[in-house]
Amino acid sequence: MLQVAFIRQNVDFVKERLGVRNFSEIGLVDTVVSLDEQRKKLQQESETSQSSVNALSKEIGQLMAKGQKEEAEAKKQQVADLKAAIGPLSTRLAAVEEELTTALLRLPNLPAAAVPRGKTPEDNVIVKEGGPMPALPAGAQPHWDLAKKYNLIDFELGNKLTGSGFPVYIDKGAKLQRALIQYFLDFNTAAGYTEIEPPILVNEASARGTGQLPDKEGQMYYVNEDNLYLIPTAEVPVTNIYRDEIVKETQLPIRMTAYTPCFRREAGSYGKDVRGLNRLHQFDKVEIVQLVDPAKSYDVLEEMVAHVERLLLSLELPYRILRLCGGDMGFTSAMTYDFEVYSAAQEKWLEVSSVSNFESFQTNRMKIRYKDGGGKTQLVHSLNGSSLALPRIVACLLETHQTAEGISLPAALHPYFKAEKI
RNA sequence: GGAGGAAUGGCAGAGCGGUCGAUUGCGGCAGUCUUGAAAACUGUUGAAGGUAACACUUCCGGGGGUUCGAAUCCCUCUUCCUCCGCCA
Repeated sequence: MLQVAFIRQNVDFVKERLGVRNFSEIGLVDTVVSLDEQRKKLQQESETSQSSVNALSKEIGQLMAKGQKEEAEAKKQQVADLKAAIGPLSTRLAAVEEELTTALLRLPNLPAAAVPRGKTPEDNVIVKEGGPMPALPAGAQPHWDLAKKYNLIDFELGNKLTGSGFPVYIDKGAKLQRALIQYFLDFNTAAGYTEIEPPILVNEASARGTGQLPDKEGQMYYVNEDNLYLIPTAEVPVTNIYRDEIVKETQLPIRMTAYTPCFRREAGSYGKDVRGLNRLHQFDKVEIVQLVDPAKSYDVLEEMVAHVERLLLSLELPYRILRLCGGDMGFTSAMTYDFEVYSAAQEKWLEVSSVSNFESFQTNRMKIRYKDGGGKTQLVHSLNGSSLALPRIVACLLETHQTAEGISLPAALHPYFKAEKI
């Protein structure tokens, strides 16, 4: 959520930035400013009256102590009159505040200066391509066929147990998942991230904190009985660890990594895009999250991108890094890099990581602050990224490294998989 | 699931319905002393809104109520502790 004070002072800039996203409800900015003015006015009025009430109450106490009943009664009447006036004022104030919050929640984050203009994924900028492009042998197979051939994943069994989008990993398929998770976590903790195992169900406040609520409840599985949401990403519980906290400057940067299953309803997706491991309702992911000094957040963003890139390189997969254009960025992000790996058999790029700087958009909602050198309390910046989402990595691993003698795994995985081949 | 008890500032822990944003201790910060450090001593130290700066308003787990006035009384929810039951 953007800060009202910032909007108030930078109306034109805010509108210009939202334009980079092709945000259609630019009028909301003026709405926010006008509601904020109303809020201030109403608040001042009611607080002035409240101040008089407080003073009179104090006087009444003193009069009662002296036994001056009549004077006290007269003041009581004054208080009653004031309170009668405050009543409707505070009702209106509450209504205006609620409208203001609702409007604010609908404003997406402002794209950073370096974010390219654009509407669709075609407008994303390819920053870098790397990794060896595979020269696949004749008869190369897509991952869903390979998964079947080597008995790694049973999609039909998942249909039976749960429904489509819930694959069952079996034998070496299950072992590969475990090896990847372990490898990713080790890779992250070696870089200074603290490992976290969070709950995978979160309450409403947490879902609101990272921006899943309001409006995106349809994308999350919801447990009605307990009013809890299955997490769509570890970002939600992990970032919320510091919700409503004021940390010391010396604690920054806070760096955390977590493996969790992730759950996404993704209603309305059909066809070849959801074939095999391309898009699932439940998948495994290792996430990295950082809370940092605002002045350093863009350096940290680059550092995180470099970190994820090193991880991908070690898997010996063809990849590319995109800087997302305004129109393709998530609601809460100020700048996002996507990582894609090349699925040779499908001849298409698959997103496996998204690394974003949210600046103070999430931390303003969550009230994650720190005391700077001058003793001033201010919001930290939050960032996160996947390192990595497993299914598409598995898809690409199988396809890229397939040989006539089996799947030959990259060296980095040997110690974890305890074998060089599937 | 059942029965009791509790929830106060970073932590610990006071607080009679009025002068309490809240005694005190620890911790933090600054200073005195010291070559430096420790100890000791002195001062300082919650957040949000608001203001040019003050003033002022709100916050003692959340929500509601009683009262001229609530951290203090009542209702309710949540969480924690103790005991019982169940249980990976």
